Amino acid sequence: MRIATYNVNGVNGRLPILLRWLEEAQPDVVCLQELKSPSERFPALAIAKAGYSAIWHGQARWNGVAILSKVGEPIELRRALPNDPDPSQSRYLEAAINGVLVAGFYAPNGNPWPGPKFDYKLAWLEELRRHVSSMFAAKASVVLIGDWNIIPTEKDVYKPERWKDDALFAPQARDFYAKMLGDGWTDALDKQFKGKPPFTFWHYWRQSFERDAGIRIDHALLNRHAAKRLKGAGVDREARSWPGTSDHAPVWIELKE
DNA sequence: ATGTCGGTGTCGCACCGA
Repeated sequence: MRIATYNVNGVNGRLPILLRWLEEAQPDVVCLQELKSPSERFPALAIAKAGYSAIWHGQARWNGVAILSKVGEPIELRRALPNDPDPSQSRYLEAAINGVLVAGFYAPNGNPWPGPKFDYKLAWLEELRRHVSSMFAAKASVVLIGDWNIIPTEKDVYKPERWKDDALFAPQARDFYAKMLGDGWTDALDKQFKGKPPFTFWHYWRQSFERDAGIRIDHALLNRHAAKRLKGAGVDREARSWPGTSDHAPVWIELKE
């Protein structure tokens, strides 16, 4: 079962890109972020024609998340964190698919740092951690996958000094990620690439992609049960090179049946 | 310090968030 995450940066504006990638990559499950679309304008028909059933939680202008599946309808469990500090922001969807609990989300960016947006980021992440804490030892696979907006370590950024004042690389954000790993969660890409995982995001400007001036902020964390099933993971870098593409590349993991 | 996107409304450019 292949589960992917893709920050599309506008699901309507980049629908051709999304459909091309779905056709080529054929993931079983996809968590989308930054739909930038109200729920009523989510392109459900085009996605259904591509073979995917979907649940989504949109919002005008910003944010917005969805879960797509071609291995059975996603059974929606939650469409927000239980105590989101700002419930008006569409950032979290949780579904059961094929016996796997998939939490797909778009964590707050947090810039500028310090400031109220950064406080919201940390509060949101702590609520995520609290909410999933009881799931780690479950007798079923749990996958926390999406745009975490966290650069976990110095190895995950092209030039650490360029990002030292950014909320994505703030010590508190990195500490949070380390706490998740300390709770036992497995960073699937880091494990699969033996400590040298690829970047997942490159700015549009200054030819960042061409220079590989990227960062790693899209992650899949696995509970104990899912970690035992991990058999593959990757970043679909090529999709980042397509004309009119998102600034993120799709990230995927594969679990044994 | 700079740079580039999509979406939105104050609409045909300027803004916001990223």
